[in-house]
Amino acid sequence: MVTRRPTRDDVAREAGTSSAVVSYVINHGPRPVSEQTRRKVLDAIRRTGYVPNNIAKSLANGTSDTYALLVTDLANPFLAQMTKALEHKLFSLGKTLLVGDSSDDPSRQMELLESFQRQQVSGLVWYGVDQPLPMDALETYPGTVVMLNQPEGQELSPSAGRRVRLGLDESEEARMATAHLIGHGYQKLAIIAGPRERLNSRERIRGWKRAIRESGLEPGQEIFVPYTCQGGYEAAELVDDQVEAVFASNELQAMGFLAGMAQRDKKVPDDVALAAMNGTDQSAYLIPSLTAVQLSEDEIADKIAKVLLKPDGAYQDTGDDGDDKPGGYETSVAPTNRSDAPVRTGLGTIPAAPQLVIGRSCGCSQNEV
Amino acid sequence: MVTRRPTRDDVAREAGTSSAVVSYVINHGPRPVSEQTRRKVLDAIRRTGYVPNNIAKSLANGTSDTYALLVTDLANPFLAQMTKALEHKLFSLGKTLLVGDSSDDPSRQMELLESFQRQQVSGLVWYGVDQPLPMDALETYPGTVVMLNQPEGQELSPSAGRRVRLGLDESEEARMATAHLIGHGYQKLAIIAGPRERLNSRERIRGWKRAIRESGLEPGQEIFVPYTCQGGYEAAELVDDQVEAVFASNELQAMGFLAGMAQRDKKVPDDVALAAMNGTDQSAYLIPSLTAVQLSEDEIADKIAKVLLKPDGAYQDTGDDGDDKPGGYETSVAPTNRSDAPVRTGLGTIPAAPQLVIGRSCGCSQNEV
DNA sequence: CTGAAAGCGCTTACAG
DNA sequence: CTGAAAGCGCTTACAG
Repeated sequence: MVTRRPTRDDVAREAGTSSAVVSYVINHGPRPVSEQTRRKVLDAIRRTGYVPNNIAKSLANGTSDTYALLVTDLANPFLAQMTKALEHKLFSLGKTLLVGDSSDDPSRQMELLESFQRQQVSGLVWYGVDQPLPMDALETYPGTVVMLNQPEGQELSPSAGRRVRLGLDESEEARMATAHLIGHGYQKLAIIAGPRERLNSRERIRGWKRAIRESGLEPGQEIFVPYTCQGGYEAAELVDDQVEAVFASNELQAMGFLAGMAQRDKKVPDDVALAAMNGTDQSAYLIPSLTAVQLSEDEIADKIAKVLLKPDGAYQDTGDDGDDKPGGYETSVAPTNRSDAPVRTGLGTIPAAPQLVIGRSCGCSQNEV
Repeated sequence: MVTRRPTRDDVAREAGTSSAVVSYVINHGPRPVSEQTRRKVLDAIRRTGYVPNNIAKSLANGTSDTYALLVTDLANPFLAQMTKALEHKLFSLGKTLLVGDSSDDPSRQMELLESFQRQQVSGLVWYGVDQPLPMDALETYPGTVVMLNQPEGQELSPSAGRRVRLGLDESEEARMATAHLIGHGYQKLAIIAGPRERLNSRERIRGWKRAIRESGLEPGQEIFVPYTCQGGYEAAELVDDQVEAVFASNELQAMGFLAGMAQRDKKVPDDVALAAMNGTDQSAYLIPSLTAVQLSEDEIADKIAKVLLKPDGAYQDTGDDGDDKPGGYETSVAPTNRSDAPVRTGLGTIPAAPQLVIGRSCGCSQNEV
């Protein structure tokens, strides 16, 4: 009785066949196996309690079935939801998920990137620190890369990553939320942004400004605080008295802002209205419930998985939408015959379909939830 | 110019040495390398852009440096924090983390368990669905196992998992929070428990009851709802009018309960006081701020890592505490000489040091935050 | 201090 | 339909 875990050879011996056959049975191919032998093998597997060694399999195949998710903060509800959704999706496909939390530290992010590379992940989903975006690293990264955020001015060279994809449009989400506030008639608008030096702070400011300009108004106060509850709480102290409505760059900030306002006996939305982006299921349970642009994490996870697993990394929306946005993706690619060589640049956008979920924080429906 | 990723052999060729030497350099052993050769190798690594293949390394070593975390809900703030803390800790040790979200589904949990086993994880951290606890699976699981929760009546057979550890004492956390409420003078106490059939719901009920009995009071209403915001929200409808104080089994429930009370124009703590367990950084930003028993995720992660990485899986607290609880762990083990064979059962408890963090929801300090 | 070679547990042409 | 054997990229005794 050996104490070490049984290998494929043990199973083969037990079944009285070769180990190749065991492989064929386990993998349903690539060679056929007679029903009788198959049964013997299956039986031997059960008797030995054999569990395949995926490490060895990966080495032999030259490709692993694990993927990596690298985000800035696993404790951020939106990213936590995203992680959960992606884990579920990958699990349903028999894949496994490695996670990394960069905590907004660029060097940590780089180390994580390399660590995943050493682990031979087949693909990477990235929500990044953006100080100097490690574009070169991402462009040359082995395997498919899906970038969830990608600030303006940090475009990928189309030549480079033939497997790189772009993702969410954060400025558009900011615009949507802000436009809704403006629809209420508020004129003096402030933004709770992230740290001043971060590019994705500016990205959201950009969307906020766009909404304001489109309505002929003037942008108001910009408050730079961390993307945390504490940041939002501080923003409540910093916000000018004449501000009528505030856009928060994420749910944690909104949460902290609400707490800060309550602490100062200010009413939301009566004294100041509030809307945010990247809301989650929790938004409905804040006090007052939070109006926020939300993304469907499950939907995004589905789309990510589609890109990640497609062998050539090409993204194609199988949905029915096609012209919801001007100047769409894939437009520059002529309809070449599919049977051709994969001469695509591979760049593409995953449309994310942000949706405004109404709560009471903006001043809508004072009556019901 | 080859397009495939460079291997150790490529580096060796480039450096004009054998591949063994490259290994020695990379791994700082196990054989010494002359400074000169070392430099040549390092140079070759840089020139080729070589990144070691950890998959191959794992296969050769027979042990991987990835660990798995399996929880019931990654979107639960406490578990999200736990995930983050563990990721950080493992990263600092050069290890990598696989995550699984069972979503309280026992069969999903089992599949995840096997999937991790196929990935050859060196250890598993488990916060589990507990319907029928898969004790056998956990006891025979290859590698070290750390169980974060472990309901009463589901003890491990001491003979079995010589590498299995027990974790948090959830009933004690429930007791602490409830005892604090009682200290305020509340007499009619309700509990927002998890789903009726789950063992860890009962675990928390047990602690809640203990606190009540210890004060000579009678347990009051038990409300069974999911461990979610929605669950807590529903609890606000279900709670009896005469209840003076409520203990919530987790932060999400507390959050939902607060929203539900606000919706019904009931004041917390004036109409009903509230305290919870497994609070997080978010607790301070609820309205009113939540009094909750909290665990230090970082501290727990440190301890977990200690167990996970210790070769023989033995747990030893290096801290200065030793007799904070009666009938401690490791007591049955006579002080055998360390140089002996590892004849230990391996069972042990990681003390988690729950701490009560005071907010305003319980009725303390109505003045300040 | 350095190198040739076997072995980790799989997969998969290739030959029966 | 089945099996012997090479190969995936490492590690590490074992000889020099």
